[in-house]
Formats: sequence, C-alpha cells, structure tokens
Amino acid sequence: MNIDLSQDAPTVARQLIGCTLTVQDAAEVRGGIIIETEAYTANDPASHSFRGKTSRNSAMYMAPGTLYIYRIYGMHLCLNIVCGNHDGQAVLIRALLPTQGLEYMRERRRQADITALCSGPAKLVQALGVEQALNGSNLQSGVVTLEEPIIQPQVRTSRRIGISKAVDVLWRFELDS
DNA sequence: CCCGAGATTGACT
DNA sequence: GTCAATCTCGGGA
Repeated sequence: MNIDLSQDAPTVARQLIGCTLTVQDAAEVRGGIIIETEAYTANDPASHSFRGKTSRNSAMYMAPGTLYIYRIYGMHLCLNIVCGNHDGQAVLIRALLPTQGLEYMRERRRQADITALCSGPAKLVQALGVEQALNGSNLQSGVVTLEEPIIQPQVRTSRRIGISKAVDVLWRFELDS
C-alpha cells in the first residue's frame, strides 16, 4: 500500500477506487475491488466528526489507516478508512466488486446474486464478515488489507447520498467503467 | 429527561 | 412508491 492515507479525505477517497479490499481470519479470505467511496472531513456538517470527538467517532481521530466502524439506524454497520492527521477525517467504503470468497459472502448475506453482495456500505460489511470489534484497529494488523490497482482507473465524481447537510460537495467517487 | 433524525436495508403496497 | 427495524447523538424542556 503506497497510498498516503495522511492526505485529506477527498484525495484518499478518489485513490481508493480500484483498490482491492480483503478481510482474512481463521475462516478464509474474502474481498473485492472498491468501486464506490465517500469522503467525510472534520469541518463537514454531514460528518460524524463535525461536532468533535465522541465515544462513537473516536476512531476518526486515530492514526491514518485506522478502521472506523459504526452502527447505523441501530442495525447495520458501515466501514471507513481513517485518513488525515488525527483530525477527524475518514473515507466511507460504499460498494465493492466481489472477487474473493464468493461462497462465504453468499452465506453471510443469504443472497445468491453476486451484484447484490457488496452493493452498499452495510451490505459489504455483512458480506465480508467485518465485526464492530474491529473498530479502532489498524490496517497494519493484517485482518483488513488494501492493495492498489496496477493501473489507475477512471473515476467519476458526484454528490454524496443519504445525507441532508452539505449535499452539494462532490465527495462521492465511483469507478467509471 | 425525552424525542427526533440519521453516512441503510429489505419487505411490502 | 412506503415503511419499520432500533442505536447514538444533539437539542430542547
């Protein structure tokens, strides 16, 4: 991983498109290519860090490469890669193209259709078997790993979705295929 | 202290 | 298209 995660969130969010994200534990390896991300910064009304550090968002202030995993709507988990410099920035991983551990992911999701396995931030967390206990852990631990693409892909930019504040910034990034 | 909204998803009309 | 599931936080009483 040569991407500098201490850069700001929009820069990192763009660079993460095309990277392969994998999770490995005693069971097996599963993962896919990141095809959609969103950036969240500290002075961003839509960000969990906008009003400062809380017990939920404390991982956002840890070292770049830390995982920020939070519960949303009381039932789902979402996975972020912390970036910046201990200043409350992170990149939400919104969708993957599944490439490894397809059967594992099908079982976790109870879903046979490959295109629906990782087509949302909470879906991919469920498919990959990412647990909330990994919140605050680092990519260096080797459970969750990132690998850069050989060739930089074309990236499409748009507005973030599912939020009501700061809706106009173009901080959503997608693989342009 | 109580209540509404939220970086979502799946089931249902 | 509508809506419920149910945890965390912030704002108002």
